Amino acid sequence: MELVSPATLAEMARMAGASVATTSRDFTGGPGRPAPELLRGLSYLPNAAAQAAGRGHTNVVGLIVHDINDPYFSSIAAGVTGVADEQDMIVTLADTRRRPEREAKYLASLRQLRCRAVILAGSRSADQASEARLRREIASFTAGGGRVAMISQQLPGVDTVLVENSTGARDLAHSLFDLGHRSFVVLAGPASLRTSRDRVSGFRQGLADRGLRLEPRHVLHADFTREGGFAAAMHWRNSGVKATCLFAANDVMAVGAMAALRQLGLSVPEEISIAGFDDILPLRDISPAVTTVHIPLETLGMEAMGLVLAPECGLTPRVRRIRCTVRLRESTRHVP
Amino acid sequence: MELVSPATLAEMARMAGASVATTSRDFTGGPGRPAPELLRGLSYLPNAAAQAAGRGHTNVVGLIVHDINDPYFSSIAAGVTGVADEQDMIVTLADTRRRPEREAKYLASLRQLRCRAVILAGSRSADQASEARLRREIASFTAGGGRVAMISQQLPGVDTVLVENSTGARDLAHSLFDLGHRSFVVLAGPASLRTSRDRVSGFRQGLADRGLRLEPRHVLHADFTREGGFAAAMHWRNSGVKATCLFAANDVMAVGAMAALRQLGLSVPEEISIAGFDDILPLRDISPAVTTVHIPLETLGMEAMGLVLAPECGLTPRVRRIRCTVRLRESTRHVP
DNA sequence: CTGTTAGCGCCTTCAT
DNA sequence: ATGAAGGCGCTAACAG
Repeated sequence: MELVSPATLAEMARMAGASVATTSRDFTGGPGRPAPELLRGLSYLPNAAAQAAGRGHTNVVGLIVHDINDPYFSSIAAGVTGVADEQDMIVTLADTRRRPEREAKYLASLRQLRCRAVILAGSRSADQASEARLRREIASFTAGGGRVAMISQQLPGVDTVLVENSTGARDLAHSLFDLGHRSFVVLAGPASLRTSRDRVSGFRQGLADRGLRLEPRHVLHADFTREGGFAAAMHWRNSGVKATCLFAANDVMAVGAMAALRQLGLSVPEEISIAGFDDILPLRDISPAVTTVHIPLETLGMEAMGLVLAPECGLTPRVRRIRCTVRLRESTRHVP
Repeated sequence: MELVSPATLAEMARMAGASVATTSRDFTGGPGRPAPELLRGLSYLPNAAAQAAGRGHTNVVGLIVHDINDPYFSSIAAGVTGVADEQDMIVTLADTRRRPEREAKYLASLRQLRCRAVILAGSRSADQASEARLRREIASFTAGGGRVAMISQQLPGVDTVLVENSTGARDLAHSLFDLGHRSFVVLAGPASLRTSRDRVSGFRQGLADRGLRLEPRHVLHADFTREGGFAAAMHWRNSGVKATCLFAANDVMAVGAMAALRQLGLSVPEEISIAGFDDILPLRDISPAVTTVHIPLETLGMEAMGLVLAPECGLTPRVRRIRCTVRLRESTRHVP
């Protein structure tokens, strides 16, 4: 029989011949308290739940995403877990499967866990009811001492990592104009998603800067997914609207659209140009290379962790602005 | 002022004019115990940490992956979170960044959390030291009443979702042979990774079935990543070894290899064929379409949840075998 | 079906 | 620096 490791602090205290208090102290090991040899040996781990009960807080941070299988979110998750690891924090992952109403539900679960913080990634929908419920949940959460940060969209009074979608889309419009494009169709996400709206309006503004007007019938709405992009491209083709360049409001839509174009026998960029937004990781293996607006996705997650880990700063919610930069690539090289 | 919701059970009991025990009971709501109207109103949430302290167990399940940004793992994660949601469980995500030694560390964190179960996804490395430590951690974890399941690789005595890598690779070899290919180069992962080894040996067996021998110099080892695939393809080109078809031990390597081939000016499948393994989601947008061996990745995660959620079954570890099916696509159409 | 009591395992004042 | 004692919020075994 080997020396079995104690399961509780009390056991360990008995072994060490000291009180639980002392044992707790030099196990926790404050400043100037080298952990005694005795304890170093055995692989005792304090019960995190009990610690939480005692202390009143945990080292858990929650991450809520729309779809962990979407590279946009998995990159953000990578950023979050990276920082969490450095800070010895634990990440709890919740995947809403793009159902906004789940967000509030998960937030409640995380509140129940007494998470130190929650990060909400992904565009908010403009649905009144679920937004109201979400805001109530956030209020309850912060009332309980938890921190909340949003990624991408902004909610009044909440710390935010704000992606400059509008500016990025505007810059993209300028670049595409400079390449010679004059007629565009936008494959937009759901009209209710802020992110999509900001990108469309930024793009519209960019065109306006060059004296071009984006007609309403040149904006097609669909899901913010590959399937949405596919459907929107098909819809465009059937609509008979003319364009030399399609702008998809995100990369997964752009990729879906390209699949549709290929199926329709339209070659990119010879017959039609296409651009996306996000610069998701798998984009680098799509050919032809897709013009997009780069967002440092992992950084988004890291910055969000920075916000929720930083000490409170009173009542002014902090906003970290993240620049987006246009990446011109092959998919928009020619003007047909 | 609104009626503020109570933060503790005791507060709520006082409001309800009942004892904490009763309040706890009809809040928890056993069978035949409709939650009283009184409680339904306020948005009280029991403190999960305290519940865990009281009950001695949590409803948290840990998921350890190599790289959440890799579509192989993000699909598994999607499967896990999907089931967790149905079962009202919480998922804690740990990302080792492909450093095997982190696995044991995270397992310790999760043990400290007193997770009900842990799922280890991804191939085990054959490194003696870290494997030993991992097995000790697993032993401690199960000794504490926790369940453990592995995905993909097998560890003696641990429940496993076993991917039939060897059989899949063998079938692939047969299919490629039937297409007319006679000379192959395998872009393998690290020699230490079981998954890669199984796929290579299965492929070798498949060729042997047809009377072909896979020479050692036709097997090139590299990282199990896109960069690894890229490097291996470059290495192959420089080696001067002849082949009509490359078999990459997983899809991300295949995709990296395709990038290398493109850079080298070799067209697929006209000049060289290529096949991968996994059928990761983004593969559908790679062109030419990549021949691969399909694994139901989300199912892997769901099955793993099934194993750890199912009641114990004594000492025999369960093994769920997952079939792989060959998907012939454009990238292997021609024999150059 | 209630309420009382005793834990769960840890942390943290408070004296010593 | 150490030990004793109280508390964290909840659950569960025990009586009534």
